[in-house]
Amino acid sequence: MLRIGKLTDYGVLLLTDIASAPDALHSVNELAERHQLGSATVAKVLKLLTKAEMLATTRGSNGGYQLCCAPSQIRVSDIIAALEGPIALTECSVHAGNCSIESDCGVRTHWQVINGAVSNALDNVSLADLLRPADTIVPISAVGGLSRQH
Amino acid sequence: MLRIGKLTDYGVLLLTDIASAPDALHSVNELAERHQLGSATVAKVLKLLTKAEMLATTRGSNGGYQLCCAPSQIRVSDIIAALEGPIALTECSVHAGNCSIESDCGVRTHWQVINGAVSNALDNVSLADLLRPADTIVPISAVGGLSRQH
DNA sequence: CAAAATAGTACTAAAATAGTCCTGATTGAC
DNA sequence: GTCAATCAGGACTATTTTAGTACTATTTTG
Repeated sequence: MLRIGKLTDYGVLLLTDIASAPDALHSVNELAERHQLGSATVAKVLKLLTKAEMLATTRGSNGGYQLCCAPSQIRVSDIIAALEGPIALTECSVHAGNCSIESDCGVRTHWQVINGAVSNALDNVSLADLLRPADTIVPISAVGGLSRQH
Repeated sequence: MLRIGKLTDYGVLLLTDIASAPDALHSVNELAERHQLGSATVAKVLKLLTKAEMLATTRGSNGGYQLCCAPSQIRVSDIIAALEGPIALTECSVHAGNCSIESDCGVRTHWQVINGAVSNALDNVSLADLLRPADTIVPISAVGGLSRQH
């Protein structure tokens, strides 16, 4: 189904929330309550995003999380990478070799191209895009996959 | 990791093989042996592709599988859809509603746009593209996600 | 020092995926 | 007409991945 995990969904949700009040510090409990999620789960997501340097933290009493930088600098592909590892459609596009059928697998290089097209698409959506009301953004028509060389 | 299942990987592999000898009938055992896969697994994949009308079958002795149509008419997105269900990055982009956090989920519509960009990218790669040697195809540079309306 | 936070890690439970098997139907060869 | 090869369909099991939870340590404020 080419799907994304729930944690990534939560991550996008939480980041958009944090971005909407950029000057405040947001604690795990505050966010968990507001979005009706388990606080342990929220904590997990925020820790991963922190390790990926998308969030800055302040520890101790009255501490919490803030965005590390401008929403336009946080790409959806980064969020996905932080919460699910590097974007790769198939195993062998990650680490060449180590694939039982590799010898006859001319398909592998093609998957890499497909993979590039998809991650390219995701590179071009930032958190800032997600903050705008939906009807102010449009999918660009020129999204494509491969073209032949002439 | 935004990944695709093994069955889809097998599916692409098998389809490219079948396409490379379009006039022959290919049996499960032949394909399983050539690619070192379990025959039951190969059978499963081919059955799914048949149900999706990408393969035509001839039953009985000396029977087997053939492509239903020209490789250029089989899109990678179709293969994925056949083997893993409809392409959708998040749950709620499939069936609106039915999401516990939906009330405050302005993110949902954005996921739909992202989703569209990705499936658009996959719509533009056909089996024919995968049959060409890798260096005759190039990723188009204009792949993108969202642009602002002016 | 006590309370409120995050940091790190390990564990458990649930869900999705992969793989196998069995039974039935169709066709060609002998 | 029977047998062997082949696909069709569904059910089942095992494995892997993901989600969710829990516990302990560290940091900071009052």
